[in-house]
Amino acid sequence: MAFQSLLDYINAVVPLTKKEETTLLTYVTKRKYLKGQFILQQGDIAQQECFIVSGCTKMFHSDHSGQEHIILFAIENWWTSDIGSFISQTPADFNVQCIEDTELIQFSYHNIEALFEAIPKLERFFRKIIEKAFVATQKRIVRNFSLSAKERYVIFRDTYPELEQRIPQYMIASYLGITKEFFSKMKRQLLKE
Amino acid sequence: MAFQSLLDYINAVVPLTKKEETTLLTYVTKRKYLKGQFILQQGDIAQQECFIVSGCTKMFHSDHSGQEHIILFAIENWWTSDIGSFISQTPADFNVQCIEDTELIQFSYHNIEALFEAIPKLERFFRKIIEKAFVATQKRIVRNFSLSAKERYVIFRDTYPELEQRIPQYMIASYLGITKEFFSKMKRQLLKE
DNA sequence: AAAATATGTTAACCTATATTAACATCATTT
DNA sequence: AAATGATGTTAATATAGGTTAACATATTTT
Repeated sequence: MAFQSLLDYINAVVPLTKKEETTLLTYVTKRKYLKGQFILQQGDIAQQECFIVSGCTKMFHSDHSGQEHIILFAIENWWTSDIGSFISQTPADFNVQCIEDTELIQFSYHNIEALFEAIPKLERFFRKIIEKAFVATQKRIVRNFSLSAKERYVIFRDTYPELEQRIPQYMIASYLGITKEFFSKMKRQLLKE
Repeated sequence: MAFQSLLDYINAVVPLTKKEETTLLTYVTKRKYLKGQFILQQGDIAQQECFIVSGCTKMFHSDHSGQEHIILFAIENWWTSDIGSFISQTPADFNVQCIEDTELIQFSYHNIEALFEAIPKLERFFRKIIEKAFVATQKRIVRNFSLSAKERYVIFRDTYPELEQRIPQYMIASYLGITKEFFSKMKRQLLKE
């Protein structure tokens, strides 16, 4: 069942007892969204952190001229949320929208402190997954500074081969920080090489 | 004394008992570096996470053509380290170098697990500071995508007015992801407006 | 199956920022 | 105080990537 993938994921980082597993499940909820639906909208306050059981989402910022900038995709066994909004309960900078029908498990702000009281080792679990996410974003900043769009694309393709199959190219362009037109031109150049 | 700034900083997030404070101090070490010295070099494995008591550091990546890309400055009451290298004990992507004489307090990889056993609430402390750092880097990625260099500079200046006084401009240019020459041109344009 | 919508390509032209190189100024060392 | 090194400026030229607009091809919806 759907909760098993979450338990497997957590157990790989901090092993839980059966009792803790049962307790944990009383704190979370399962939810399904359809392709196109928003899990979070910019300006709203994030009430949930989401673990994705199946499907695919994008997190993006809409700038003053209406352009979308994708900063994160998430598929099975990944997490998504505007963490800044969640932890300080302030308006979100980001939208989270489903690009496939998506099933996910939600951790809610209203009871996450109680969950940490109930299962203190989850504090360590969340520390570790945030550490990994932080390292990934820091590396992305450097790559955006030091590499060309073409080099960043090759790294993206090699790092997330599954994603390239599931996601429209104009979204990959947005994730790379370039326009879809330039992305198209770039790929043609790559083929010629 | 120097350790007090660390204790104050931690107590603001997770209040410690006197006993815990004493315990904590047996796990950390104070160290001084001179301007120009490296706290960590790219390729080495980070053994420490550092809390800065006084002074100023830059963390940067040297790319294949030898160019420096600064991804973080740190002054009093900030943290610095290559977290990716520290948590997985792999070669660092970043250098950390002092741009002023710097005094700092080090948390070592070899005893940080023991420290978490001794004072479990530090797990929460580190989770919270990493969360904040993560949010900051994610916002930086969006700004790099959606704003011009001029807009990013104005935000930098407004967010860290102390930093602009202490740090040479060519390093601020590097932090913004532009060349020092373009930074110079940009500032002249800003004055004219 | 036609219409509508979403996705992808191409090409002409444009702009923000990089590169190179020369020079200016300031701080530190001898 | 001269010399050295670190920092900052200017200007000419170059380029990665953006913009606009038209068209092409899938994929859904009716």
